[in-house]
Amino acid sequence: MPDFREPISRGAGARQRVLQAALQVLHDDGPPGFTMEAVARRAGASKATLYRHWSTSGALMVDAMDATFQPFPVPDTGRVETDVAQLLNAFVAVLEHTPFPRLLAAFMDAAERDPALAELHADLTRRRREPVLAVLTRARDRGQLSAELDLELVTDLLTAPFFYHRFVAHRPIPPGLVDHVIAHVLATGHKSAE
Amino acid sequence: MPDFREPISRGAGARQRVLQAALQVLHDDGPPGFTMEAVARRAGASKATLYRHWSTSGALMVDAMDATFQPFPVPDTGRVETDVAQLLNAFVAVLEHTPFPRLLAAFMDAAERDPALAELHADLTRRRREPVLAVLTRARDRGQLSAELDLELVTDLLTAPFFYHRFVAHRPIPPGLVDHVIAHVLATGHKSAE
DNA sequence: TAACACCGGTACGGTAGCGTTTCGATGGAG
DNA sequence: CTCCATCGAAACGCTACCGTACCGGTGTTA
Repeated sequence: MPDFREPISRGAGARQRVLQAALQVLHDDGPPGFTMEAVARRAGASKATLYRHWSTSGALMVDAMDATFQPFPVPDTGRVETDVAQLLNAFVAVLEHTPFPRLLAAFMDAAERDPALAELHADLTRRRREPVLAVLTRARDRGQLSAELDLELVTDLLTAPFFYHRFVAHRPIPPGLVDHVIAHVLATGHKSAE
Repeated sequence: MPDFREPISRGAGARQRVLQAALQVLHDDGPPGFTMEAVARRAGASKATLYRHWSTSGALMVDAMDATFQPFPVPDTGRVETDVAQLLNAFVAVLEHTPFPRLLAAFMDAAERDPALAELHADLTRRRREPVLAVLTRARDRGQLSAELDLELVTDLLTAPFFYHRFVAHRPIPPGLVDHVIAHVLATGHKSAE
């Protein structure tokens, strides 16, 4: 019985190399430099190979960005503040010491003009929020947070400032920001503080 | 006595037209389409004219974005919440019903790769924050907010979620978000609530 | 080992932007 | 009215990317 799925070994090898190269090009040269030629060159691949897998550079960008996602493990230290701090500190580290933010900036712009990219970006963001939401939900179930809290809103308030500092204010993230944000945002919802 | 400043009438006319066209091109086509040729075409100007004023497309983008800034008037209704709500609602309207966000997305990406653009962006953001900061400072001086509050942090928490929803989560801004954010963020600092 | 799907390399004509130059028109200043 | 800086238009050679096509080599599979 024939296997109609795409072969794994050979095809996937080139495919992975191309996706990796696509991320590098997007990081180094941004949307203006993101061309099929440039990606093929960087990947040591043929343009024909690229067009075999992706009909447009936009489709390639979607697949490349989709491959970047890696979930943070959900911590459980017993205190909500500590759990959230751990997640946010990890995220700040990614924002400051990895190529991810430059990639994300290019992607945010591209998503403004391509609905497919916007949809993928929305999905990636939803997945990125999950660990924070999980920590908050667990805390609420344990009675550590008020049941009336809108956890989605709290997640917004906890994470948004770091995007804001990095991409909008274009300033380095102050050392104490994580703790200050947590202190202010979680001050309201604490069961013990009511 | 000769006037060594640039003449106003003729020179400034073309200059303004070019800046306007630059914004349109950046909005419609994004960074990849932002070329000297495209801007000149849209402005009905000659490439020579563009190169006379701006040596690179990056320099042109800086001037064009700088021309977009228009400060919000500082409201004074008597209540902090109402003042902030007025500013945030105006901002949400800009995010949802003007070409500004698409422009900003392109600019955020470009700023990742050009320090001059990053510096300008930081400055524009600082100016955009000022009305909110002014409202909060006045409220504190009037004794309506706790003196211990970090007003910069509060401004972050108040404004960041809207950028986040628009550019990161890529979702429409929920109708009640302005009020919910204000309620949660200003709940802590209220003098009357302490 | 033989067949085959996939791959990298190369070349193609076509299009577009680059940065510069030249020219004639135009409109404001003295 | 005259002068002259500025402007729009056009053309220049150059480079880069587009999308497609064909080739010979190579690893996988039967």
